Amino acid sequence: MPIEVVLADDHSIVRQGLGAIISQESDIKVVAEASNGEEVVNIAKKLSPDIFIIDITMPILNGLEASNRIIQLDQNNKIIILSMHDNRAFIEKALSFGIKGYVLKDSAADEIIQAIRTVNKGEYFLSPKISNFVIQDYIDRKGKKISQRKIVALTQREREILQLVAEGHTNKEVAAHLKISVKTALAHRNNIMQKLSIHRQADLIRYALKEGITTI
Amino acid sequence: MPIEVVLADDHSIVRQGLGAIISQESDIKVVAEASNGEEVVNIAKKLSPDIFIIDITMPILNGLEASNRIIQLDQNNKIIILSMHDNRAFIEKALSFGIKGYVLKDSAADEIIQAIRTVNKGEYFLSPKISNFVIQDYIDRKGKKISQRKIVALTQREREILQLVAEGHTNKEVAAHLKISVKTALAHRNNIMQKLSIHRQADLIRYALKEGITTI
DNA sequence: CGGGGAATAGGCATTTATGCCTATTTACAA
DNA sequence: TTGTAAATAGGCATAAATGCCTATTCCCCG
Repeated sequence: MPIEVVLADDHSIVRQGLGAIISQESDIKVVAEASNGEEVVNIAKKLSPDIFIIDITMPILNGLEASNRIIQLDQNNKIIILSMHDNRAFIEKALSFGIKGYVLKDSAADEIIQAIRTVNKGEYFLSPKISNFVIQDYIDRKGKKISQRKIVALTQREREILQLVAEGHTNKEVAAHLKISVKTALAHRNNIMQKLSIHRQADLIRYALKEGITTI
Repeated sequence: MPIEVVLADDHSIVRQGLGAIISQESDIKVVAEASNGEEVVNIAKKLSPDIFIIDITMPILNGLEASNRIIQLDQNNKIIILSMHDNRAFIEKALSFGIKGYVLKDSAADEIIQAIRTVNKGEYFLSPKISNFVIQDYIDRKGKKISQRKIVALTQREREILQLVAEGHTNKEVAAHLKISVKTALAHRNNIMQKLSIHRQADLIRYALKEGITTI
């Protein structure tokens, strides 16, 4: 019997395109589709497909949150994330949630097929571009067991400041809004930039948007 | 003989998915693919397909810019824009460029097929959601013929500068890249900001991202 | 032919941002 | 309890951005 998959992507054309790619394989079958995170969670409550293929950027409930809930419903649910970004934080989060596959949208179509078959066997599948740095990360950890690689993690306050900055506020405004000194706002901002190795406002904004800290 | 189409989308999976959808139609054939704006313009210089299907958000040269150049190469080139956004400014710009079709990514797959066939016949095709407000706009114009609504339109050069700025380049770098004086780059930038009533870099970047002038 | 937009370039003043420092308080963990 | 991170705040110097001007050249449209 074929591998049953559920597709979740907010863009119908992308969904149907994926469906068309998958339909060319006789051993894989699309049993349901969803156009947002909530929908796919509801599907997970009713059906038990072999694989969920979930786009990361979706309205109502994003792909990662939806995946988290689906895995909480049943630890055995297998999810492949489809993403535009080879974003480290996303991938770390996805893996920590128990997601089994992470495929970049700019990879070849047969990669998603390969991902489905691999994850269905209970193994992990990451797009090569990603697996490279996951492996590199592993090597780095082994290499320097003392100086614990600093995971780029912003504090709550830093994310708050970053959001305001990315929304177009000056340091002065951020300070006023949070009722702190401009120097403090600046200090936070500098810490953020140092942590992220970012040196320009433009990149800061792009980072915030990429990370979903704020939206356009 | 089949309708020859060229696909341009930076995400390989999306491109192949579209290809799969199109391949199911016997009267349509994909003759070339491109993964960025520059590529599709180069294809346009060599081939003469019936239709170009171009995603709006692409690196190097975005879909609208690429479309503009392709139409400048030959007024008879027919382009269908694929877009995530039902953004008014986008659509106005697209139509003013001479683009014949505008399909939203969240519409059904057969809509793109329909669009291909319609545009190939020399007619316009817009996703229903869009055509609705284009018609509404027409009605509105009829209503108040005096207060000509000012269309915010950036020039070719301005969009070029904006894209570089939004990609995180300083004015100095933009100037160096375009081999113009820093003062010129600044002048363009100031013009852009004035046209858009934008007063901050952050908002400039957000605007560029929103408009698909550059991507995250 | 004349007017106007677009692209080019510059001056000058002010505000913001960036980089590199120090320092205190609080709170939580080793 | 000792130290480490987070949040607070400041000084000082340089770089970049913003605002408000002028001016020239080119090219297209009426």
